[in-house]
Amino acid sequence: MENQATLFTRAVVSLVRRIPKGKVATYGQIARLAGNPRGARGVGWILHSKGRAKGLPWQRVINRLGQISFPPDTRDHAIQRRRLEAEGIAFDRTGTVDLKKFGWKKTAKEKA
DNA sequence: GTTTTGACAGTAT
DNA sequence: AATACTGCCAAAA
Repeated sequence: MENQATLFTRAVVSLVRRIPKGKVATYGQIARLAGNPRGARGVGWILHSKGRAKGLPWQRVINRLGQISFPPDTRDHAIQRRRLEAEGIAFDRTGTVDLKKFGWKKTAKEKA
């Protein structure tokens, strides 16, 4: 059987890929659905490392604060913000997204 | 093979 | 209520 760790990565990728347009999910949300409530970090690096290479919508995944983690000076940050805005995500003056409105809600109840 | 880093979250003080 | 420390997973050096 495959290593669970690999499954975790795959689970994260699958979940991120299932995030509907106009919605954003937090690392904790994904991590929990992936089966690792404490693996929020794991979600982050996967999206940046593998996710980017896989062409995943890592842009829809942000931290629990509703903000993009890396500094606004980074190019990826600008790209992500631009993409989210293009999908209908509203950013606050400080670059914060209202998770209460755009927070992905696992609509189909797809239990992990 | 071991050590350090990394796009966070949760709990404790 | 706010701040700090710890915990977790996986990958790269």
